Amino acid sequence: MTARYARIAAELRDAITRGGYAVGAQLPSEAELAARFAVSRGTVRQAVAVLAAEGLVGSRQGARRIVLGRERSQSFAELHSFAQWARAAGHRAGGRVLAQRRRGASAVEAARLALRPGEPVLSVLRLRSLEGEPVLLERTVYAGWIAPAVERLDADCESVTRALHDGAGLVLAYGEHFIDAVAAGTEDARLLAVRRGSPLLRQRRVTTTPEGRPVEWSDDRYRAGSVTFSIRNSVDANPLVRQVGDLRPAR
Amino acid sequence: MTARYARIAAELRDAITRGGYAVGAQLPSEAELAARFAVSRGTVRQAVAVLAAEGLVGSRQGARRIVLGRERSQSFAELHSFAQWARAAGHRAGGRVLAQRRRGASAVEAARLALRPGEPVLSVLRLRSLEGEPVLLERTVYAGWIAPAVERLDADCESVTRALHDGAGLVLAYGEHFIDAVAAGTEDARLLAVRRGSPLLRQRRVTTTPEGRPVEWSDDRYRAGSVTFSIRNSVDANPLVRQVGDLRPAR
DNA sequence: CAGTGGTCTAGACCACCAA
DNA sequence: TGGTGGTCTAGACCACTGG
Repeated sequence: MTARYARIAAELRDAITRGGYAVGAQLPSEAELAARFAVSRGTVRQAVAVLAAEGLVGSRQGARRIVLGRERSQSFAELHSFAQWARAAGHRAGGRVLAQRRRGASAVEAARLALRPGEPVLSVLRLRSLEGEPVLLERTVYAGWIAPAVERLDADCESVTRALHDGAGLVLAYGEHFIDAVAAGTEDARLLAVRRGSPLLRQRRVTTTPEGRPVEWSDDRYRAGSVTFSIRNSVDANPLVRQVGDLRPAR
Repeated sequence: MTARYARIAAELRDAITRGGYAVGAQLPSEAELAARFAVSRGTVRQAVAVLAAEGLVGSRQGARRIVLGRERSQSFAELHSFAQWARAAGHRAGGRVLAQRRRGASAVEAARLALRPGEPVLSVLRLRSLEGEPVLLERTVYAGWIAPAVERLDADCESVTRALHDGAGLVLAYGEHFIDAVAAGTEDARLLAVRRGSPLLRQRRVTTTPEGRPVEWSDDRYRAGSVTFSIRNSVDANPLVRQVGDLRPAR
């Protein structure tokens, strides 16, 4: 059963997306929405808070909320799974494992995965494609405790996230992402079919379970021009952080 | 006067940042916090919602909240103003205007700034440095209505955002950011002191007033290795969006 | 000035987690 | 099964916006 506020948020989001409210237009007042949906003002406020967090609407005390944009953020699953994202966006995704081996965690990997250096991890190199073109090179390190489930997967498994969810009951809940630009190395260049030294968009990320247990630490490199990340922020909701240098020190 | 929930959020954030709660540790229950701060449960929930939006804590129904990380997102001002960000992070920022001229808006610029093509805009090229090293090339287009205030600024004005706030009463409230990687062009390479074709981290952004009126559309290019963006997300709060190609079509 | 969103309360019921 | 967070209500007061 979906919560009342979630259904109200969905209805308003649909109206915005379909153009019922233009960008810059005002939303109805909270009292008006409360009457229309027959709920209390608190529930209406929960609903519009969702839209505000998505960056779709903004608000100022004393004035009605305004529409800031018409496109919604993707679901968490779509952001963490290349295959699920591509499918939802209407693209044809492919992928295959190029190399896979067990080894001991390096110092950085251990810090990211909350392990001790030398503890077993599974290192996987995957090449992923969009519309048949190679666009993404993933170098992923899985914590040892999930490694057996990963090794059972097909080499050309389309969605690793989905397979681990269905097969091993693995649920991912939180992620931290670090985005910067790097020059393609020799291996990057060969596999992504670009020249050595050409620009790549790098996204390093760690993903954890609902309990906060790290599952994977990945270095993903996109061919320039293939993918863009976007974020909408405000005085109230400000998820994006800019940092000097390569990466913050490990915890 | 700061709101109660904001002060409670600040106190909890401090405790997390100082290490009073380790990463992975549990937060006190809502009832416990309500008693400790002598507020209702609703107020406590508002406070922890702030921390959740900052990516510091996560929650699951039935279990206590857990600490996910120790570092807080930057303020909106710090994200939009290179100078304010650098100062807050303890770095020495510099910058100067290399070129500045009025012209008519292109089709893309007009769409981004909610103008008609050909309406007057002010185009500015700025080079910004960190610790004396050039790291960022900004190509900014200001809407015509704010151009006079921008033209009154010094060429080596440290913080444009701050100067426009103090001088013209301009308040920025919302932003949308598009992040990808590009190869340095001839001008980029010369000004940032890198080789042509070397990787740059590009952040294009549009910033608007509290009323939703677009102020500036900017193409910012960082030298590779100088800056990293980071984002923490979850099933509930998911601000990051991945898109195919260069940039979504204009609204 | 009336309308609107921002804050806060006190209580209720439920779904879920862990022991 | 008891404690926890998730949802919802009904009402109150305040700060701010806008005509």
